[in-house]
Amino acid sequence: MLEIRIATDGNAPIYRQIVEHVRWALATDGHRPGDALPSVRALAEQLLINPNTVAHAYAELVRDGLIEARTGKGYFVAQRRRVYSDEERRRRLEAAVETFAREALLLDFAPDEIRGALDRKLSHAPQGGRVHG
Amino acid sequence: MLEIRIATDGNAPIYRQIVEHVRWALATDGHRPGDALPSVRALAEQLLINPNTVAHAYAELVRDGLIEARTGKGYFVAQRRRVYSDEERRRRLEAAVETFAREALLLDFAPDEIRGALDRKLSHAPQGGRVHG
Amino acid sequence: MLEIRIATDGNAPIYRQIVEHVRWALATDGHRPGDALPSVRALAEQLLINPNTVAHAYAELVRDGLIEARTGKGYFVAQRRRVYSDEERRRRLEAAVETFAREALLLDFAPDEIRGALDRKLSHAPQGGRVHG
Amino acid sequence: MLEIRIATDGNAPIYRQIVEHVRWALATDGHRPGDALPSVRALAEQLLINPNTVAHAYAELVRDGLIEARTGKGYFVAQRRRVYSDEERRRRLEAAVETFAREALLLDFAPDEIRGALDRKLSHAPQGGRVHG
DNA sequence: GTGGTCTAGACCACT
DNA sequence: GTGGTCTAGACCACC
Repeated sequence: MLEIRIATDGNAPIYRQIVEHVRWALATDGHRPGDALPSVRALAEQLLINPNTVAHAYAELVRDGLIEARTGKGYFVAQRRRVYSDEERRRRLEAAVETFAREALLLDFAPDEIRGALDRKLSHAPQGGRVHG
Repeated sequence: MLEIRIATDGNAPIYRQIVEHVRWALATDGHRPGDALPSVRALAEQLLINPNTVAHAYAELVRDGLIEARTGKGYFVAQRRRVYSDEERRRRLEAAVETFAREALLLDFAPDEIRGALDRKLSHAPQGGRVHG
Repeated sequence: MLEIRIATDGNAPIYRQIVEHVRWALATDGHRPGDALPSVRALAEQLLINPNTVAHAYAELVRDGLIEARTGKGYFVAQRRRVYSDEERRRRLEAAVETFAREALLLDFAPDEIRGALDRKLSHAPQGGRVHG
Repeated sequence: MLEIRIATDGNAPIYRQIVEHVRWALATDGHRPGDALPSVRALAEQLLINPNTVAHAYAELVRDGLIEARTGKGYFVAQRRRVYSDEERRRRLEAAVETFAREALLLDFAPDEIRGALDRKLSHAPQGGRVHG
């Protein structure tokens, strides 16, 4: 069900990557309230990480109301779930692009080089999202 | 001279905020090599933080070649020079674009939307001029 | 694993001594990328110093690209790479040779004696291999 | 009498530069016990530095027995002065060359490049000492 | 006054 | 357990 790839090289916390992947899956794929998520132990084994890390991610999703825990049974897609509003998505994109552009400019790259780096990255993005063109 | 405001709400470390503020100021404002920065203690008082935190930030700026320390005198704007190798700059750009693209894709933006956001940001940014022609 | 001895008598800062020891160890001993270093707390206990001092030293090694930090796991030997630009390396060599030559000349050694001392030292030094061919 | 050039760019403390210059001058030039040194104020004006710095340097020379202070009159070359023994000179040269070689090798320079840098420095050494050839 | 180093101890995020 | 950040306060060298 969940296709998650963990990048251990970057600085992105593993638990955050899980949270974002689940959040994205729930927003785009055909999941219905009540559908089961992989168990903490199963996902941990699949990703070769510590179960605590998965539990941490699930706890955050529960707190945000996207999934529910049923003790002894597992985690399930929540009845009334909220995802990012369009406004929130815009806000987050703005913050991310600001951070990126500033860093790249301070590294003394020209705008065209910066655009090129982004193009290369987007052209073979592994996330399976929409592709350019 | 330096107008720095610290945001205590976000999770950005204080010392990082100082670093970014100074980098930004040096890139955009009319600072010349030899100009003095506020002393560690003075800036700490102004920002109501511990002098160690300011020292930490200044140390990072020294390492990146942007400012110089003269013991007993203070910190001063350094001659502009390129400290990092082209490989290292590429590596850092790659890391930054990876972080940005991942965040944007997880927010479910299409590649063209992402490029558009970057273009808008770059068109407003200060050029700053290359260190070497 | 790391045999570090701290000299409390001289005026060399403790954290610098750690930095130099680790650099030396990485250059001469058979350490491979991915190998773990002693944890900050462990090394601090071993050397009977404050963990902050070890952290300071490790942070400098991270900046120079010799080791990497993985939060929650520890510090590890990084892939060997060249972080600084050729200009920066030249600048640092110039600064070092300036300091050395000044000291030697003030000690009233003749140029040939100074060259001889350097030759003797270099003939005993480990080669270490270039990062790039 | 004293030809001193202060380098404010490097990390060498000014007072140390004065100490070494005087020490060297006393060892090599034709100074006799009882000869007067420039007054603290005069030397400070000549070198464009703070009188405290000169006083600091003179104090160290007094402590080491090379010069004497006569209150209200000034500083004078001491009656029975000691300079560095040959053994001490050797020891200091060894320490300096060790520091230099290590730094240069860690910067990934080849031995020939290191020797070349030293040669260039020695060939136009401004200290007026013996010249190569 | 300035910067540089070190200690002690706290709290946080991550695994 | 790990590293990351911050505070408080000390002592030093230098100007």
